[in-house]
Amino acid sequence: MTDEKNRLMLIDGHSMAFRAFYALPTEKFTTSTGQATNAIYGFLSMLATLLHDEQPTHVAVAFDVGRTTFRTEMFPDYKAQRDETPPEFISQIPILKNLLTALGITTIEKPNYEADDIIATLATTAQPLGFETLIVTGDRDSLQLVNNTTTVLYPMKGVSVIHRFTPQAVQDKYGLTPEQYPDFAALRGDPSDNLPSIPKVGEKTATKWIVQHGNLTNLLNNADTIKGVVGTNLRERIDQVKLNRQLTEMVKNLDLTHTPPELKLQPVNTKTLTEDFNNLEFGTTLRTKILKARGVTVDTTATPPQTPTTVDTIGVAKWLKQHPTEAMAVHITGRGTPATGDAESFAIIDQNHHAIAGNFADLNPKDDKALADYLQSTQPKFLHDAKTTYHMLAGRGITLGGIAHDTALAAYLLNPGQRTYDLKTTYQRHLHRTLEITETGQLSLLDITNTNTLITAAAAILELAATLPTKLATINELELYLDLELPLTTILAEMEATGIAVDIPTLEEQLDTFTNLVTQEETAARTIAGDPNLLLTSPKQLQVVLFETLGLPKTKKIKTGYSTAAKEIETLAANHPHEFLNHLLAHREYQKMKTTLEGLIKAVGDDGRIHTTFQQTMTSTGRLSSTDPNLQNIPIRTPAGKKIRSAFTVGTNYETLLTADYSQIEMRVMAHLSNDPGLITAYNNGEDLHNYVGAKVFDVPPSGVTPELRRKVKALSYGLVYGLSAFGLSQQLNIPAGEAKQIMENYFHRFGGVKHYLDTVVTQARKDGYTATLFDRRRYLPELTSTNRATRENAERAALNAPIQGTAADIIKIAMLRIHHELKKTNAKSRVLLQVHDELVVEIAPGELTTVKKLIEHEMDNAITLKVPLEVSTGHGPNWDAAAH
DNA sequence: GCGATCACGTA
DNA sequence: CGTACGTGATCGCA
Repeated sequence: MTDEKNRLMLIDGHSMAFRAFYALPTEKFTTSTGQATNAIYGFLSMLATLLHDEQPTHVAVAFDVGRTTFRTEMFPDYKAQRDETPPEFISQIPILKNLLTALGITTIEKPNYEADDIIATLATTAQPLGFETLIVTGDRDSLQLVNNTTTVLYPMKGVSVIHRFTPQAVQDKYGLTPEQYPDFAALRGDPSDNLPSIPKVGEKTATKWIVQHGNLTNLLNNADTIKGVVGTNLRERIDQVKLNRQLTEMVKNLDLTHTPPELKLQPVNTKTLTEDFNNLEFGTTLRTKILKARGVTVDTTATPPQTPTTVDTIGVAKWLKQHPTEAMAVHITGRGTPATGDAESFAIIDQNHHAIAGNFADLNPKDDKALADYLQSTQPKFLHDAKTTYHMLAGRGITLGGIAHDTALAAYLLNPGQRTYDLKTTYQRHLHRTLEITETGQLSLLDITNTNTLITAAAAILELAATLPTKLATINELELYLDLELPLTTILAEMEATGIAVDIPTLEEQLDTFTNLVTQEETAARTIAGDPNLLLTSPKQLQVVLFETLGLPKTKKIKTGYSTAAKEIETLAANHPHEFLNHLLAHREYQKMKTTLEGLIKAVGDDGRIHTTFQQTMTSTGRLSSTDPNLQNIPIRTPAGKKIRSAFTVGTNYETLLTADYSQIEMRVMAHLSNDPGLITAYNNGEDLHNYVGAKVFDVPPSGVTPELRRKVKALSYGLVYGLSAFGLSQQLNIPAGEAKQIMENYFHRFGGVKHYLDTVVTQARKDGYTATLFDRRRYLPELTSTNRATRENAERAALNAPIQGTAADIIKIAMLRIHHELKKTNAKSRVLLQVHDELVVEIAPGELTTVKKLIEHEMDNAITLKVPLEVSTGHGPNWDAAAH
């Protein structure tokens, strides 16, 4: 074919992207940093189909610029009924434009005009040049452009079904010629453009009139001949109809940056395209589809082929001898539980993608020894979840050393708040390829491809270790990763492996006590309720008893009816005393203690110690969490709770337990971050913070701050760190909303720095999309721009709290590193066992109490220099309760 | 067997 | 209508 016709495709970018935006759910098309991508995805998907089906030689995508055009100047109501464009949509347009450029497609826009006018101009100028033109738009006004060489492609259902409007198709659908269409539209009016219509004149009448008179001008000239009410209505609105007609007419003679021949498709920039697609976290499907539509066979230079892995078959010892210093990726499988771990198989891959793999059980003594020596050595290793690996190897008597990278930790820092950081998910998320292994990177022993799987996992770690730290560096988190989280992981592994001693007889004796109390309360409650099978642990059954059988007044409404939470029951008991309520509350407390004790007893290891697991990649703020069992929520407030704590004891060969905790660390961080002179002065003068604040807020001398006032101030100060509202404060303190509001206003008046800080932190986070701690730990909060009020306000409170809670978490982590370092340096045998957010529990070796106490206080105090001092209080005793202070 | 919901312990 | 967690019980669903 020598004289193939030039085919020009003109796309209304705004209208098509907008349709895609509503056709695909934003929730499913959002990147991990909160960028919505549904409009981009839908648009490109449609574009790929169009390019493939229509094979245009020239393409332009026209965009609107803002909402004001010459039409809005002529008629201010034009499109004025439309809601504000959602920000999640707007943010996608610049990205889409860049992608189109990378695809070799021209984008055009012109201030004061709509995309339609650009399209009309290009279509009109293209015709005499011999182009066949295809117009893709969701705006039917473009039907006026249809002729023998111009076709409008109109999306019918979302963007998936396209209707072709040729002159005949327009005639069939509307009974009008394309030239008549704008006349008809002006007569009918257009609710989507906010153009007024004529009463009693709908599509039927408008079509009839235009067909009868041929066009609008003739109709209006003969308006007098129209009979009846419709005729009067028309004559009364001739000016509006004329204005409508002006507005629906498209501008066909704009001065544009491009002529039709200049819209020729340009070469695709696959490199940019691939990068953009990766940033948008799109899979390869769409990329392949659109590249194919553009006639590009997927360019392998853009996505470098993965270096092929060579599996070496020489002995492990020999292989390791050939790799004496090189940093390599290590993947170990097995059971990663603290103190009871076991390693089954291993894979190691070097920088040239030479690898070995095998089962520990199959190694001969020489290889076994060489492997153990390597794993213990300081030779740099890249791992994914090093702490779990540490426990696996500990089961074989190996102390993992040389942790140079932990790709799970790196992925966590890049975006905390993800559901999981397992290898397969992390690999897909950051490298946009699917890793052909099971979720955990393990396969059953029966699997014949076991070796391949192991090596695939190791190769994935190698690749991630080359990528993630670079990404961390660009957001200034490399230091946090290398100097804080990475060294901390070994310390946590040691803490977990050590565990904390418990006195089982004490636990069991208490369990016995609480079991009896639970039974006692249960029996009493069932008798009163008159139901011998009543389950006091079932909120559903409780609702029946409380609000139906006993006819007590309804409490706060929740999803499934009315709340039976302790707080509600207590209020109820105060206003409507009833024996049942007392038994219920008692049952709740004892039951909680009972299940806590049961969990603890189950968790005691053969060594008489409990080995929790500290999750280092779980929280969105940077705190640790504790599981199996959770030792960060052991009761303390009630006498019964204290009894449980007393069962955590000092272990054999150790002298005592020491607890050290930061006093009001979050308030101090708030004082620092907000730079509030009042708070800073109070702390620097060593004042009692709540007394000081109370005196200012209630305008009384410090001596006049009653315990009651102090209670209120304390609730307020802590509440502020959590984004408390006046309403919330009134609920909390059980005071009128007006009084709570007044208290908050007084506070903000006296502590203006705090108010300013709280305001700016949210504004900044909305702008940046994330919050950051003093150590640049980020938390992304895409919901800050949500149009749903509850969602948005939740995110705002999280944004207030994250820098404060997160900085406090950073500080205690720093202290833990320094303490560990100092204990090692001084050859102390004492060891840190637990971290409970602002508290450390330390097991003190004989004779070390004085020195270690001093060491700990010093390192915690001096972990960081803020504008206010950090204060640490310590206590010691034979068990966790006695060590409290 | 699993997820959602409620409840409740900690900082 | 106050942040961050983990665990256990029940209940409705598959």
